[in-house]
Amino acid sequence: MDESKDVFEPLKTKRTFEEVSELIKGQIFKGVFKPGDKLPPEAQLAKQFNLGRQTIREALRLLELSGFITVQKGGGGGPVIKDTILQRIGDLFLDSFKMKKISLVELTEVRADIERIVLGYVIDRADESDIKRLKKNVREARKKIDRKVPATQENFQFHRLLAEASKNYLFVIVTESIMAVHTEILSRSGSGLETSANVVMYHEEILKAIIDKDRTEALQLLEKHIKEVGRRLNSGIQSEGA
Amino acid sequence: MDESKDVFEPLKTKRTFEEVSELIKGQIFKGVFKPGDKLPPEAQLAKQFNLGRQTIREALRLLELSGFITVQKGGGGGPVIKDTILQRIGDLFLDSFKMKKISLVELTEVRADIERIVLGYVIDRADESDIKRLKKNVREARKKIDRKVPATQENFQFHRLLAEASKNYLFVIVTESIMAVHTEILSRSGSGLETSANVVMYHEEILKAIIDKDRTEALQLLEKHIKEVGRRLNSGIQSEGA
DNA sequence: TCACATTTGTCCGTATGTATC
DNA sequence: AGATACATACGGACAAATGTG
Repeated sequence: MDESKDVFEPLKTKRTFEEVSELIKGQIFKGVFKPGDKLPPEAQLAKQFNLGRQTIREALRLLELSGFITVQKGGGGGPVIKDTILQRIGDLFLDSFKMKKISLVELTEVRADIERIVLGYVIDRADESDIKRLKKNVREARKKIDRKVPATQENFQFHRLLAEASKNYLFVIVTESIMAVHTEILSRSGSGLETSANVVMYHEEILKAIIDKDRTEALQLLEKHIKEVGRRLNSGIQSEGA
Repeated sequence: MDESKDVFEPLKTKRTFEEVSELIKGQIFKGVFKPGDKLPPEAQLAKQFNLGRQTIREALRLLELSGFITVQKGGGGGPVIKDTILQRIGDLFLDSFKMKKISLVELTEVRADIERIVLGYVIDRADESDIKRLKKNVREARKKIDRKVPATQENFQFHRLLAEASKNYLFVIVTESIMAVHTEILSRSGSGLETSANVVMYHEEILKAIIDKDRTEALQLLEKHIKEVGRRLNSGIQSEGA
């Protein structure tokens, strides 16, 4: 029970494959490996670290699921540095939803709150290239609607673009994560043309208010927009890219 | 090039260990396995699925990193169902910070925005047990300060309790994730007694305003509190559990 | 205290599937 | 079409850790 003389840390707390993962992560943080670079194949890594291939494989699994690499099989394949952290966070949010730790109501509430804040920053900070991307987005969404095709993808994209225009990457992460769950829900319930068209109309008006830097109008539109979407979600009818 | 007759989906898109992971996840979602339950040991799982042990191990790595299980060595050990999704999301945020995808300024900005919203909900929704926990928290923090000990842990806990009192678990996730990064930063820079004492004072006052349901006062205090912390962070001096 | 059973961690060798050239 | 390179997966073995009698 006497721990007063535990001055020595255990030499090996982590498992070997965890240490390997950390080492490679470290090199990525330092910029030694950059996105697009290829890591040596398993066999070679095993030699370099003087470890078995199984250990290397499990280390690669960690890196894969932590969003640092992807793995391709076949000749010329192998582990490649690629940043997929955003998808990973989205996946975990989705798991939280499936575990019923998050409800649709909670999700919608936070989304509304975040959107309000983001919109404020967008009006202050959006530059010309942001506006250009947003314009292009609603233009293409409108085109689809005119051709009687739901613009689901574009309507989600609109909110990603808004988050980016806030110039705070954390908003991109949170927005993307919440939308990962909404996308999953929609993929089950489907989405109608009418709803999609309605959403596009709101996006057009909100963008107009952003360009005019009319904060009051933008927030009012958003409020109405969100309430409408919330009503649709609650009544179990299909909604979309709100 | 003609894909018009590709009516058949490929039978096996995912890797075997991914399918195993999904299957086990499914059982957890369905409630067949609950937190605390023990999964069969690797060897037995290998038999049941009629797969090699290596495949099972990689599936367990996925489950581990997705926050569904923990694994213990030795007799009576093995894979145990345990929800660690929150830590996993926090880890990914930390990685995003280390990859310089998030800056300290961005982090502080979002934290301030979220705290404001949370505080509003807390005043509306906090029940007696929430208040009790918050009171206990500041009481213990004060005790530490009186004993000239920094109350770092308690000061972070205060914000987690606030998020919980908002009755929206998403706020808990986001708050916890942001604090995971802040904790890491503090672990490097250290934290002073003076700063800690100052934070505790603010927490006491904010809690008082919450109990009085004085929204204006609470938000004003929070504003001042956050600004002060932001100043400390920016000037590179140690800060804490803001 | 000590021996034992259990279970993960790690290694090696081998075979198979698959993508690239 | 064939050769090459690589991940994927199998089986057997031993080491290390941990709880139990």
